[in-house]
Amino acid sequence: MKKTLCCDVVEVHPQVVTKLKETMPAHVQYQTLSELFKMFADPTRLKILSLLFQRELCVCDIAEILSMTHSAVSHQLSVLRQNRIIKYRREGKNIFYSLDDEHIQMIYNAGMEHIIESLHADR
Amino acid sequence: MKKTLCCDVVEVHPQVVTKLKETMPAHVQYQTLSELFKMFADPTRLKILSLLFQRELCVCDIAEILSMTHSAVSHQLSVLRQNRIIKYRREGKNIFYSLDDEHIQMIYNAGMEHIIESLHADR
DNA sequence: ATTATATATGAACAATCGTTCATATATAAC
DNA sequence: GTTATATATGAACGATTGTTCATATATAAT
Repeated sequence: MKKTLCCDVVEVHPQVVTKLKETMPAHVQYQTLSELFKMFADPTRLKILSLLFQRELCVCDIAEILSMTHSAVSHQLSVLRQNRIIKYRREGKNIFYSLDDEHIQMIYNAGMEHIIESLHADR
Repeated sequence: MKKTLCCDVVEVHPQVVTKLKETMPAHVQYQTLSELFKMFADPTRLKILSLLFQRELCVCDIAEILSMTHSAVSHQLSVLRQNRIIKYRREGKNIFYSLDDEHIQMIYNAGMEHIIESLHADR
């Protein structure tokens, strides 16, 4: 059994290509998944998430801690909210943000483990 | 004990803000982590990774399966390679790509679980 | 009512990203 | 050597993204 599907059209193994093509999830699923990971692909949003892992916070707490404008923080929270990463509750003038579900921290941790291990491997 | 750091400067709890600021990892760590997640933030790269979970493959196999140009695939492989997501070995004319370490599939799976569970929650 | 505070949002901008096209390199076969 | 095949790479392009500025909404206090 050949290990490659190979590159010259004449020698392609059509059944292997076909099988891999057929067993692939639909494009929309990759699209959805990429949009989820996009939420983690920005240092500011990662900082916000890592704060929310510890406690619920309102916009201006986060702005103060990260030394950012309220507007910039609010925009990022809006993006995270629209992608169901975080949820919020209003309490008078304040709106408190917190994580929407526990998968978020799992994804974050899996990524963090990878970069920590990479650092060690570098030496 | 108040639940919020609050928003009016006069009422801020400086010690909580200071504590959260101090316990935060350095910016460069969030930068590195965001660059890792950026690799997963594109549907084409996710497709390529999901193929490499199953077997090592060369450029034109992937191009054939995904119905993409060799160039487009090669560029994405180059990005993944430079970010140590995948490795390669040459065998004659062909270059075979495979995953560099097992964390990659963990991150992918954690993300996939999230979107699958989200779908169920939608009903 | 008015004023102040907390947050949200729209528009504009520079920066980054993914793809395409054209070209270059590297191995294999002749 | 030449030719063919597999892959890589540089430049250019349009698309997307994150931030900033200005403005709007919503609640609370007066």
